[in-house]
Amino acid sequence: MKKLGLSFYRRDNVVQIAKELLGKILVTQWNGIITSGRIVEVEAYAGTPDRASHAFGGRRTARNEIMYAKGGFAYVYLCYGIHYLFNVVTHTRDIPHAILIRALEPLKGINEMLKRTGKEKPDHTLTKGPGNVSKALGITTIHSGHSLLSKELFIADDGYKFAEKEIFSSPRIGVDYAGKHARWPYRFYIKGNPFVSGKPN
DNA sequence: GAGTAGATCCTCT
DNA sequence: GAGGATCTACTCA
Repeated sequence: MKKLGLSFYRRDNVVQIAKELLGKILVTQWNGIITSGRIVEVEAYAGTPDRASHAFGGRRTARNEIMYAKGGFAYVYLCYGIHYLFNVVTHTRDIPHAILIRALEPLKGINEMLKRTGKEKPDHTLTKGPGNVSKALGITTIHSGHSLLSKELFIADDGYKFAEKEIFSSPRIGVDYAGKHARWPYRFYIKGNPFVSGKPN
């Protein structure tokens, strides 16, 4: 299992990177407690031309500043006052590309995830949907701007790959306000995986 | 099974 | 002062 390096994040094709993240392993290690899961659902946010992105039209605020940094950092923000959403920043300085991690298949630290989410036993809702992913892995806005090359937070490759035919795409979720951009097929997921959000697929 | 409302708070206008 | 890259529980059927 090897940690993904800067060369993975600092490429220009955010959609391609999003697809490649499927099957990789997201790991957090806060205070020595490891939790991890295999990525099965992602969404790409393609910078300033993308109306669904926080960086649309070059909007640059204290909250999304990290999106304009070089690839390889985490962008975390609070949504609906309740849920933390975890994104991977890609590409280079001043190009605000990001990839939202929407679902994982839990691997390590499942007991800890249960504790964090207040659930009794593991089921397919544990890391289904971006709000639950952050909750199970203990990610909050204090981790926004954190390096993805650190030992507390990183993405690893254990050699596992989903077959091309298992990977499906669709419009992104919850971005209807974005007009025609809302229909861009920038969501990628593993067909039939129980942790993928939305209706059974 | 499908549809809907409520939670809840930070960020930007 | 409004609204959001969501989730859950509850209703009705």
